[in-house]
Amino acid sequence: MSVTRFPPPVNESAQMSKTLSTTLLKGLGVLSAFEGAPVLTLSQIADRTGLDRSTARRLTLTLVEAGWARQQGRAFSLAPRVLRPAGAFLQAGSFGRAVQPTLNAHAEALGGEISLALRDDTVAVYVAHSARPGARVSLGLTVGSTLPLDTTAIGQVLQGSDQPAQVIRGAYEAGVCGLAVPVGAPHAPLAALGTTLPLALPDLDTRLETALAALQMAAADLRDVPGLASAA
Amino acid sequence: MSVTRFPPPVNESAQMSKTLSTTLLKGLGVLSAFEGAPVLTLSQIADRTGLDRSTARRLTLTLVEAGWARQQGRAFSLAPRVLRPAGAFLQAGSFGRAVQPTLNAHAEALGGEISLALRDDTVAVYVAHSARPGARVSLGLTVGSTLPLDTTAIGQVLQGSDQPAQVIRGAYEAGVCGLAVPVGAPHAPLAALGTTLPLALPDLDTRLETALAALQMAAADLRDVPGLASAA
DNA sequence: CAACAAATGTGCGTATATCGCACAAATCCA
DNA sequence: TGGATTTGTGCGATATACGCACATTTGTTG
Repeated sequence: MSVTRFPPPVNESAQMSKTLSTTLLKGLGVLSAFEGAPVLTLSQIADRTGLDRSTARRLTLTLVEAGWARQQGRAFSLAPRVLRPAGAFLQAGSFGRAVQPTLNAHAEALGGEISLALRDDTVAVYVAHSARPGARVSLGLTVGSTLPLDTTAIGQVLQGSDQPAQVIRGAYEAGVCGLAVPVGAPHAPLAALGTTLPLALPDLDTRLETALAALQMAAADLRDVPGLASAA
Repeated sequence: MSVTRFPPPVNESAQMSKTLSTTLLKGLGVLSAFEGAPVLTLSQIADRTGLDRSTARRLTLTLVEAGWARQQGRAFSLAPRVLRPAGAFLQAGSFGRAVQPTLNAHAEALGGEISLALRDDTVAVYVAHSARPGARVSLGLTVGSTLPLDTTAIGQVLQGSDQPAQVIRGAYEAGVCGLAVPVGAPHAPLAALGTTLPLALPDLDTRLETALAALQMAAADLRDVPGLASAA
């Protein structure tokens, strides 16, 4: 049935500016088709991208040749190669050297996990997680995971909500509430820091207070990280 | 299809096979140019990719238009968009839901950090880290960071070294030794698990023993993770 | 500050890479 | 087994991408 088409507009009709490469656009569309379905056949790729099967085939085989995708029979999937641009991006933002240690330090103080997300168009993209061994792994979020902007605390903060912080109770994931603060100016945040707390906690309000304070301290620390400003 | 074609699909060294898209290949080249230099001008991109400046411009602007790159004046850099294919890849391999908790658990038992890497062509690519707060962040490695195959323990294991494990003392990073084991068959590993220990430890040999045991237990656990086999 | 050098932005004619049809093979179902 | 669906591929027409050449901006040096 109708699955959301992926390269929404590889604009056929609209005047493609003379300076843009339609072929590259389509190729990126093929790459994007794997967001939401880990393994695809050529026909499925053609469907999702709206490309002719023949075109989808040529572009997909090109991705395989370049090492960005894998082919196993008729099944295509992404290759580890796609991690490298991500690594380059993270390197540029000092995420490994500066951001991660900061998150870890504050997560320990907070007694919970902290996540950092950037906005990408219409979604929030996870960039880093503090790592507390034994922490509940709710949704299995990883670097590059996306979340909706509207129904998550971290998403609302990224939209530039006027509030200095956002608390959403059970909207995205049942049984927990999300708490998030902006990094940088609240109306035009560079990024957002978030954490979650079980709704069942007896002293929830108190915990929210302390978590909020911890997040805001972390946000203050992150503002000075070189590269983060340009990454966001 | 059954008709044997005369020019066997020999890899075209000089001539581009008719089924490959040269434009997409060039566009991916532009993306790759940012691995190793976070911010580039159009001329630098043209230099690094070997493309005509005009072509580099068109392709780069296309990446910007598609949201994969950012432009600030004459400076171009990657956008958070590049994290999303990485996220899709990690999702497919169950890295968030299954691999990460496994690493965390064993890292706690080990008392050190554990990293998981996959091979991508001529390099090792970091895919996941256990997260121990307070752990020394030596090189600021992130998801997507690359390491050479030859001079690292994890790289040698990925090359299918005959040894069940590899220990490299101070080759890649001074003052520490790297220890790695394969996930899956040693001669054709799916992935590699690694850790590092300071060379200065008084009881280094003992620590290596216990670390090795921990890594091998972790490797055993990972072998059954669904999706990992196809990801590697 | 002027004059030069280097880097950058852009238009355009041409070659050709890309498109997508149409047909052939293979695969799947009942 | 037969037909229906999915998949693989050759080929001509045409839109696409190329890269030169020129115009413009930036920066360097005497």
